[in-house]
Amino acid sequence: MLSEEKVKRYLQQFQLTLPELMMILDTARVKELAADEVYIQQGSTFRKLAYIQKGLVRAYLLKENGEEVTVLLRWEDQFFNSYDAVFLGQPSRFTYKAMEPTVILEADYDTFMELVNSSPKFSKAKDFFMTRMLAEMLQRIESFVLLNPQERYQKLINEKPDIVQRCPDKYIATLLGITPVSLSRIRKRLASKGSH
Amino acid sequence: MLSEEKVKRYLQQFQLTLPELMMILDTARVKELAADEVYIQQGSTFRKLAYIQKGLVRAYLLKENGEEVTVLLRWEDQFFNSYDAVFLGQPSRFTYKAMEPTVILEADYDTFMELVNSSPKFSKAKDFFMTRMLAEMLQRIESFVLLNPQERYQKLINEKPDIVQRCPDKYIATLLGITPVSLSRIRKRLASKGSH
DNA sequence: CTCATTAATTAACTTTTGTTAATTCCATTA
DNA sequence: TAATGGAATTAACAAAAGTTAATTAATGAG
Repeated sequence: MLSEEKVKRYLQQFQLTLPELMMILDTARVKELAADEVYIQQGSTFRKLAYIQKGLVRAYLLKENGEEVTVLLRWEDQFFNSYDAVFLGQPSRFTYKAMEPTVILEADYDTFMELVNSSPKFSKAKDFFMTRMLAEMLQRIESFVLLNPQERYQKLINEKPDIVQRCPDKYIATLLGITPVSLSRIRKRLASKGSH
Repeated sequence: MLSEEKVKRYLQQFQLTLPELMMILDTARVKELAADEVYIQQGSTFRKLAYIQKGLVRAYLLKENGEEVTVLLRWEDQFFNSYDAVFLGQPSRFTYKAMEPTVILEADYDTFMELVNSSPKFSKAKDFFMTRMLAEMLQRIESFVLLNPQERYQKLINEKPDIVQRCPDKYIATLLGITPVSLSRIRKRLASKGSH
């Protein structure tokens, strides 16, 4: 299920013993998603915490004009949760959908938090988790404030080169805050610059 | 120091008793900043947690070309911390500076977290705090993905109308991910549209 | 009150993006 | 293999943003 290497990494990162990790994992269950299968439907109030073992998940919402806008892309070894339900206590405005065959380890957020609050040892792990989320979000905000669309695209393919093979450009475009047409032009500009 | 009304609000929000709140406040101290006074210098490794009682704080960084970019604006009744030091364990890339006479309630982040981890009661309060930060950051990310510069500006003055009197436009511009010249044009467009 | 400084606006021009639509490319299936 | 449908690219044009510099407005110090 989890590779030995990954288990080791998590024990170290979260500062947990193997039995403690097992207690956490016991609250979770594996969910397999086919490509294009919806994981969390818009409107859902489920409070879920998810770890992606394999695959790619896209969170998107519909603008008034009916256009889909990608708010989040998460891939293997990353965590995510149903933001609206967990953070804002409201029905999810987003739909979370697998972009390819995906294996998720999911837990009920409240059950998980209860366990995690039961011991200072777990509490530390939770801190680590939330802090990491905050750091990631801050970096995303920074990329919008500091970089132009082209630089944001370069940053993304730098951090996750295979994303372009795995995710249609139109979803990447809206994730970067631009239109698919504009992303296509950026790719063209980069290709011509890179070659000469 | 804190108005009775605010104390009540926090006791309710954080689900704490008055003595518990007092324990937390005992780890904090008041810091008064003059207009333009630096609160946290770029490069600082202090891990600070701050609550603004009164005033306005701007976090900014310098791009390679020497330009200042505003990453964050926080005002009265808001929390913030030294992000890099706290989230990433690295020296702050940002400078935090008061924009006007400001009163801050500050705590050492680690001392605060220690206290807060000492009891499940506090732990809940910490959760509330971190969750609220995450929600705010997510909403900021959404505004970049969903809105164009003009809409982002309108959203900001909607949420905090007096920000335009209290903060020079050039700082607001970079906060929104645009240039001061562009913000000036947006203001002009809005003025002409609003009048007819 | 005047001068000096900084912010904001405007102008002129270039670059980029948005928008809409047509075209090409690619993968899937009949 | 041909047909189909969606994604990506391209085109053409309008709108917006970046850049640099000049001008105007506002602020604060002397």
